[in-house]
Amino acid sequence: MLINELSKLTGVSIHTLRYYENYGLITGMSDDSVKSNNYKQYDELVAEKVEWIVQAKKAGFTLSEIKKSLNDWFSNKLSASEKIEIVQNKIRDVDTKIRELKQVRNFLVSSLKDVENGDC
Amino acid sequence: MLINELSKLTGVSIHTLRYYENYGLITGMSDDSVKSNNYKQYDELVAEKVEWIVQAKKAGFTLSEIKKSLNDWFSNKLSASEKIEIVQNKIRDVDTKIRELKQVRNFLVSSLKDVENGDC
DNA sequence: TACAAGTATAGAGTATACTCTATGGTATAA
DNA sequence: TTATACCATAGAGTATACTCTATACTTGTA
Repeated sequence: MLINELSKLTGVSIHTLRYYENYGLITGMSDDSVKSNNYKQYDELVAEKVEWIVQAKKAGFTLSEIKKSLNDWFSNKLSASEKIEIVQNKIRDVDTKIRELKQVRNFLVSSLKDVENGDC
Repeated sequence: MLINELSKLTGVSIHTLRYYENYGLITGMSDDSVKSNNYKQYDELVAEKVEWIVQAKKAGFTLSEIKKSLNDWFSNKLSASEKIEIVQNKIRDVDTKIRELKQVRNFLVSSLKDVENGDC
């Protein structure tokens, strides 16, 4: 698919997709058999990557962190045990973020109780 | 306390505290009875605000969002029911973020299982 | 064949949140 | 009184992550 379709499929703007490509997060392939242009083709794998980028950003990871994970993950240079370690580390990162959010939530709930009891 | 002590107490740099003060998140009080300087005093309430800013930032809220909540919260212009609504909204925001993180976590766990089963 | 719409690269501009530098005044111990 | 360790304001610089503009080529439809 062309960049326009990738954009529609993922909900990420063409500008941002190009930014991600420059940044090294995704890569489109120019079809060498076509001489008249160098339009880039993006496959399902790229779409998956983009969706993962969107999720990871929601989780509060920076593009730099995401780049490292994506490259490690799709490099095919890692053994199964190395991949397992990477994913386990990511899960720990996410768990930390969830714990922090729960702290914030507890604080909010206790504030709510204070207000309800007229304590402030 | 002076800014130096506030910084040590909260672990937030003096530069950043001044940035927060300019941004309108916190306010120090110059003691008018002291004519020789205009050093600003920060009390326990300010320290609490700073700690709340740090937590809220971890939760992924922007300074703009945090400013609004802090100002609403400490304005004393709100009724109890208005405060309850604000906190309930914040709790919903945090719950949304937690849900998103759990989605990411589930994706990671399923990736982990794939690797463990040799499916990729 | 004209032209709207899509593609490419390069680079400028923007928003957020710091982070640092310059400059100058103040406090306090040796 | 002098050194150094604070304090203040103003403004410049930086990193991240876009977002937009300029320019030029390509494709597909009327």
